[in-house]
Amino acid sequence: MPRIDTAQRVDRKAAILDAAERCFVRSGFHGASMSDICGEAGMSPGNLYRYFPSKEAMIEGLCERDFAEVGEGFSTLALAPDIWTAFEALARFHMIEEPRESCQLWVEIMSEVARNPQIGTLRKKIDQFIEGKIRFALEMARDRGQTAPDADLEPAVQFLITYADGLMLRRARDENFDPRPHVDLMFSILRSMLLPPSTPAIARLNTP
Amino acid sequence: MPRIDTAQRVDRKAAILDAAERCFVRSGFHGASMSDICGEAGMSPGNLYRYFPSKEAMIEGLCERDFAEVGEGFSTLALAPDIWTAFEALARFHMIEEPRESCQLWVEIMSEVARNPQIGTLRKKIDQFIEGKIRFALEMARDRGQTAPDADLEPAVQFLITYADGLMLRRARDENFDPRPHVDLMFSILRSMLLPPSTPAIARLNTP
DNA sequence: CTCATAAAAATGAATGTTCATTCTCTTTTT
DNA sequence: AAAAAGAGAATGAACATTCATTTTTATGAG
Repeated sequence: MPRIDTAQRVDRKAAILDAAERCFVRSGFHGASMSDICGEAGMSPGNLYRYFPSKEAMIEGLCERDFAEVGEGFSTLALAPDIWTAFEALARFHMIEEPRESCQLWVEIMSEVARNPQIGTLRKKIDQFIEGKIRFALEMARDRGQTAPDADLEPAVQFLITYADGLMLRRARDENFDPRPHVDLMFSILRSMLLPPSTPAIARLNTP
Repeated sequence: MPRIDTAQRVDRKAAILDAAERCFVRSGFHGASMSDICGEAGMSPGNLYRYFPSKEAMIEGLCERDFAEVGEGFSTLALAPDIWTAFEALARFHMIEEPRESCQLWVEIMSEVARNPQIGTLRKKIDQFIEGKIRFALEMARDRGQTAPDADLEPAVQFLITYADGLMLRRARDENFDPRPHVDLMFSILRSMLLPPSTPAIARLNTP
């Protein structure tokens, strides 16, 4: 008499979310049909509904997962020995290594945030979490002498958040957008904000 | 025997787009139904279809109008006597005076861009247009001695585009986001990129 | 001025399709 | 053999669009 295999169930849910993610990127949350998702997941609707009670629940599950993945990268940021290196690695990961589809999903989620209060609440939490982690990381950097001692951190925090969002939006909408020089520019500007004025100014941007 | 009044027809179409815009911001392009739009426009479906042949056409019409409005602001940028003032006015207009709903619509459009080739083509055009106008405005500023003579313009162009997109995305997703200090920060950074190093560095950001 | 008239504007019910979800049944697993 | 996994047809609501019909409006003949 078989009992439910929890681990296998979690894997299956993840695979369904993967399939749903592909559909949502292709057609949007409201443009993709459950039938599309069933096809992509190789699964009948009857069976899919054993894992998620509704389409809404799938969207929320996907947002939750996406937020958790993003949050994870920031959680250990301040612990790294060299914060600049850790920061750059994190930015490179999110903006360059991750496929463009991640950015498209991000923008899709952001446009859903105002419509779905459930997702809105999740968004608020992750935004505050990330902002706090960035602020803490910069404070650590300053305490360790890795920035100018009197560096004003708050503008740098806000700059990073805004600029990263801008890069996500640009990459999502333009298939030819190469994020690499733009990440370099982001850190050039960040350095000019945080390092003593003696250090060389904004580096050049290699525009294609 | 009445003939068609073209001007009145254009007004009517604009009013329909206004109503549609409200619905699309509220529910998204694919979440809003034609019935919603008819209700918002105070118009029966049969009549609405005399002005737009399909929902798709309405979405395209709305994008086209939005792009045209944005483009208009940039078209005369380089002609202004003081480019810094003109730039700041334009940024304040788009980021502060315009309601948050504009930002939400912008994000909605950006997430539609990859799905609808028609809109994708429009997006490419307006992006290139804006980028060209910003570049030209900065060149004019440099020629007039309003920037450092050896200022590297390209990073500044890219910074402005990315940062403005970031502000749009943040304002769209967060109802409590106050764009004003962030626009100030944007121009502080821009000045630090374009003015000689003698001029005072990044201004403080008033965070609430 | 007025009224007949035909074009244009507008209506709202009808249509056919698509969609999310459910239900019944079969297959697999232990 | 019983519980879980899975399939796929069925259901009812919602949707974009169309159609038959009525109302409004501008015009020019009387």
